[in-house]
Amino acid sequence: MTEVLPPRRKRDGTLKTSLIDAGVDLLRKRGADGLSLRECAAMAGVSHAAPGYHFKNIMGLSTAIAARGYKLFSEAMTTRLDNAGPSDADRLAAICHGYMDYASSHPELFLFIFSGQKFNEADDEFRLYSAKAYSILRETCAPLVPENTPCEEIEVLVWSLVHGYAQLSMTRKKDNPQLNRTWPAFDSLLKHLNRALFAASAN
Amino acid sequence: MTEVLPPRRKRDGTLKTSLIDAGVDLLRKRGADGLSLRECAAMAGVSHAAPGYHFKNIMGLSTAIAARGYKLFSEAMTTRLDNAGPSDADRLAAICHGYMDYASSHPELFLFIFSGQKFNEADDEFRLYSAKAYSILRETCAPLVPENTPCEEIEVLVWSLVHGYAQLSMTRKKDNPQLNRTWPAFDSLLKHLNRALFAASAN
DNA sequence: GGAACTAACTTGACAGTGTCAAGATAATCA
DNA sequence: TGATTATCTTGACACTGTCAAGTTAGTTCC
Repeated sequence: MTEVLPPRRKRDGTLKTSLIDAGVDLLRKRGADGLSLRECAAMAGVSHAAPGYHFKNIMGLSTAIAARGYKLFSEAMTTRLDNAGPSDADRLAAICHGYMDYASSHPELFLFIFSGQKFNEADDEFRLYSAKAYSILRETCAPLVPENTPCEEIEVLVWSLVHGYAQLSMTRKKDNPQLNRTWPAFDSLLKHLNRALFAASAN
Repeated sequence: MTEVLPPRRKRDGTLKTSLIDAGVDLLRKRGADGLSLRECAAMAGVSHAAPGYHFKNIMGLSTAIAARGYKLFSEAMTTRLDNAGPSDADRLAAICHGYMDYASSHPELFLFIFSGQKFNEADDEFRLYSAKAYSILRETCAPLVPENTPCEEIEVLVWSLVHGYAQLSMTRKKDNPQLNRTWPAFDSLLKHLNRALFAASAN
């Protein structure tokens, strides 16, 4: 007589987080184009339209995932900074290594936030965490900026190198299999970066 | 009596190209997640399933678009190289500028090929053109490699810097609006790269 | 020129998708 | 306990990629 109903999710306020978790899972399994609102809903054990309540549309979910991506990104750099030596070079190396930590432990998020997907740039969390990441870079680079040089020049130099390296590391299997044998470690690039930076200050 | 039939596309062997054109258009208008087989078909004036004949599935179309992306990429570098001075530094600057030319004149393709989308890496054209791009880099960097240094170290240094700069230039509006005023030109980064490289050879 | 053959499509169907409106239910508070 | 509100469900719609089957155009052969 008493039917066995499908188990219902408790309304404990954790659905939003569960949906983001599910989205990250999907990105990891299927790549940057593998996100699906309905599948996230199913993974979180709710009906197909439930995500629409928390995220207005799929861009809303994407933006929330990207915000988490930036958050973890900042945390990876902060963790390294907290354990770094006091010198400017140590701290520069720390954020670079944090960058690489993030890219290798969360490749799906790293690729996603730089995928060219459209996000809702008005979203508060998204703006907060993406700005945070850049401010860590800015503060770490500040002592390295030579006189009469705009700080952006050094920031973008460092950012470009580490970002480019991380992205190419991740896509090199596709582009150029022959490189896999001999792919250089980031430290070998850092050596060149240090030469450029610390020679500059003696200019 | 004689009905007016909808205009039929001539079977002139150009559909495949038209579909790729349409796909590039869509990417430009809608971003990296805006591709649609059916819409490409409509834009090319054929039925919804016609693309399936030329490209087995949507990954087939994506791969063809990416192959064109790499082709244009190589051509942009070659064009600059053809007009470059004879010195190693001139040629290095030339491929960097070619890289930037490509990123700014085809942002949709640039972002697409590095978007983390899955492509069919067994595809002949895709492999041909992506390998070509890397071989241009390799040849241009070869004279800059110091003794006792693996060539990949210099290649990846250059590649990372220019790629990172191009990608960040493209997404900076999203991440960091405050930077727009003072975004440095690539030449200012190139100055630092040159210092690192040409100091290295005197090591 | 006509028949046979093949490449290049069209048509139709199906399961999946995002999004919206409307209804149902759970939690909270008076 | 009853009313209210936040949270979710149900159902519908137009759209998507993919496949099987049918059709048409172009070519080849006699």
